Amino acid sequence: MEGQINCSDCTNKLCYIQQHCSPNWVSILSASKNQLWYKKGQYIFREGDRIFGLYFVERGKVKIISTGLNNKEQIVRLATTGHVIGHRGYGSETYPIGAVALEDTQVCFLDNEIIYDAFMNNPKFTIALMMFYSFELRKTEIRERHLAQMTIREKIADTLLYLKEIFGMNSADGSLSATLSRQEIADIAGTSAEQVIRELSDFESEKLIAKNGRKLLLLNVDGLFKIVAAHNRNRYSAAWHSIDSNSFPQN
Amino acid sequence: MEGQINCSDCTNKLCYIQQHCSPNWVSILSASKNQLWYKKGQYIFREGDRIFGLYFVERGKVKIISTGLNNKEQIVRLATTGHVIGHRGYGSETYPIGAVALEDTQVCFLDNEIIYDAFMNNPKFTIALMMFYSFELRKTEIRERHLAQMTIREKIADTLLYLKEIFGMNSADGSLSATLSRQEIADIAGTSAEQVIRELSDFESEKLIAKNGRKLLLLNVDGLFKIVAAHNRNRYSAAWHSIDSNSFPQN
DNA sequence: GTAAATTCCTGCGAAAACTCAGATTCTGTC
DNA sequence: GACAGAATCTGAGTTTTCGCAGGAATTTAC
Repeated sequence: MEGQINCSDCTNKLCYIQQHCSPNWVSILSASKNQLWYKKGQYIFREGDRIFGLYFVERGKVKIISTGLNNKEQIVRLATTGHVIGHRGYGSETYPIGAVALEDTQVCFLDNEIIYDAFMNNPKFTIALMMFYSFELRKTEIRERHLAQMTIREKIADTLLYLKEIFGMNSADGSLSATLSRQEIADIAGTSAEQVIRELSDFESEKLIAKNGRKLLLLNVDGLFKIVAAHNRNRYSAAWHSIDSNSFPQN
Repeated sequence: MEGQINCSDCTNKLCYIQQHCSPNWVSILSASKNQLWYKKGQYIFREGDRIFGLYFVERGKVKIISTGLNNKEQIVRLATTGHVIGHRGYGSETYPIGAVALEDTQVCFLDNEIIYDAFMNNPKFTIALMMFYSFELRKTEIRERHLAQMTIREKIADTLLYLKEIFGMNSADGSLSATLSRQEIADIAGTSAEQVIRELSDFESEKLIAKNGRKLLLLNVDGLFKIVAAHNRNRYSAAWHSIDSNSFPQN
């Protein structure tokens, strides 16, 4: 089941390796990489693990978590096809965060040594990775303000929009592609599951969303935007929630 | 007053350019850079400004802010000597954040074009920048959890420790090197100035700190650590609040 | 398809945090 | 050193958010 696909046969066109490494280095990394499959709920890495390399998400959905008091999880970031999780470590550094598959997920792992050689020989690859982290940093800084300043209602509306932007929704019925538990939505919004449930019920009675079991349908995306709009004057853009590698500089 | 110092005469040994570019490129960048001075309170760049390049902090203290509803500021990050603020932009991208000098500050500016050429020709420089952003991202992710899960008391204790780690304190009397207003402390902790004042009074009566006008003295750093320790089991380290460029890989 | 387990939902009392108003202290300037 | 303006401090009422408990619905396992 876990045959290693060669990069030349890979269908993921968002992969930084494919996009920014020389053909020669694509071959080298293709031979060096370790393709891994994770089932829903499995850890890709845990807080405290030694860092051995980088993970490139080829397919699937991942939550990046930081665990606090009483094992309360905070989901600090979501990742999907084309994203990078983990980071090159140094010394005996360990991950301060963990990564868990939200559905069946495939990643390519490259260890510290080979990735360092790839960086040294493929400047555009390194630049692309640098801009990825820089971009994620800016997004996280905006989220930092949102967590500090938004009301619960606003945080939950913001979370639904975040889920739509990163994982997408079915344009026919408006159903979100990712189905998270109420607790997981709370772990993104920074509140409790009860508050999420209450607010989702309010949104439903306001015809902003509909519930189909655990699955959520966004009936009125503009209405959700209006709830958070005052916090994003002049600068809110879907770009803050999505990756568009084609926007990266190619000059 | 604003004579351009040559990089070869610069005393900032934490500068990524000095550390990771070839001698030839240090000369090129030295000639291309624009040294800028900012007085306390001045903007280095504002939210909405076009992005023209990168700023390297040579000396001073800087707050990175994100402005929300009713112009309420969130300080998302603090920076000092050796840090990079801003980031390479693409297209007509604008800053979603602003940077303000907390005291008289000197920065070196390099525009997008020259920095791109430097990246293409100095792989170690690019890697160092990539790791800087990656490291800042991890720190911001931890802060994200803290903002979501800590009580006001804990957030304020955490903020005092953050100020100590990033800007330092006088080891003789324990006074923090940076003097921020109560409102600015609130803008870091994610609360109101009143709550900060109340909590600082509590800390004072508990002999954890002393107040000397606006200046704060940390009398019992361990005591402050104990307040936040439960949120940082197994992994809290001063490293999360400071930059040590010597830890970056040199191999 | 049925049962067990988990997740979801609702109400309510308690706790935490917020905001306003007014008094006091500090800071910078002349 | 005195003054004006700004920042800090304190109290009190209000609002928001939390967290438990119990019941309903949904999902999972067999």
